[in-house]
Amino acid sequence: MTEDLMTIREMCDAFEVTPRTLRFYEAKELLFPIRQGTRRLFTRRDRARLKLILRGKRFGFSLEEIRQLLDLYDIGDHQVTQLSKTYELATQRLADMERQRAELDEAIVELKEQLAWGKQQLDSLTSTEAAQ
Amino acid sequence: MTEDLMTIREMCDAFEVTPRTLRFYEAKELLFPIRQGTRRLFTRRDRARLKLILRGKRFGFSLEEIRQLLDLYDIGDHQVTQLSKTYELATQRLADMERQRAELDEAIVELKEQLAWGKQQLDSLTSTEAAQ
DNA sequence: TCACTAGTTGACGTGCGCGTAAGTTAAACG
DNA sequence: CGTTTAACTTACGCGCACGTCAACTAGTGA
Repeated sequence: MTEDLMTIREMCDAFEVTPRTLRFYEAKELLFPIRQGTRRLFTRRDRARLKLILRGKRFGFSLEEIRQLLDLYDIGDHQVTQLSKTYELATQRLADMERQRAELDEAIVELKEQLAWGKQQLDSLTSTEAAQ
Repeated sequence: MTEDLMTIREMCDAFEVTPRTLRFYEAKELLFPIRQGTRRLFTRRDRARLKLILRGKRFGFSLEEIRQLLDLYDIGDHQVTQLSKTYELATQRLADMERQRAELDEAIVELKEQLAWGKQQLDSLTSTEAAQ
């Protein structure tokens, strides 16, 4: 029965990252693999966090920002003061993300327009060439 | 009558960037200010490009990716081969952005759930404190 | 004319997010 | 038992996107 724990290699294969990356994230306190002697064993929690880390990166968040966001998942460990600070942070982050989505929507529309225009140009150029 | 041209300082104030940033973007061929002697004068075109550059950055694109995207706006300068390559690039980029938007939507939903849960925890903790 | 201001060109420095050896250790296999 | 294999630590390197001097220049106002 394969335990709920994964070696660094299994993690790398599962998430398409390098060992260096996982060790780096541990050093930055984004992951907390347990140790079997010297070797790292990654838990279910580490995998959940890594998934969120990679997503956060795709959104352009820094690792430090991601680290703070991840703390929302570890609420039990915190005092009320810290918790409410984290709550505020997450609320702001949500607002950021919704703003980002609105902007992304706008950018998509504009890019589509450009594409339509570009296609027209392309068509007219190739038909001109054919005529020569 | 203030010309359609802006000094580097006016640009910096308008877009909240540093002079260094604008010179850097010029060096990377993202902007093409004209020269009055040694000084840079930024055109309407530069401003349009800078707006897109800053937006692209917020989406996590690298300056090199942004440079290639910007070329879509300068289609007249290119050969057909180059144009169709640019067109393909933009099409792919659009797909990327739509994927990113879908993921962002999902992340927003999840973050909202976490927030609701966090709020509950926060409420129960503070009411417990009040009871003590 | 002299000082001041705004802008310029190098050139080196910095923080982030890892990549990449180099050398060590520990478990596993024949 | 030696040896391969996988993982480990330490540490320097690198590309990106600028920051930060230093030294120079070109107009501007008193």
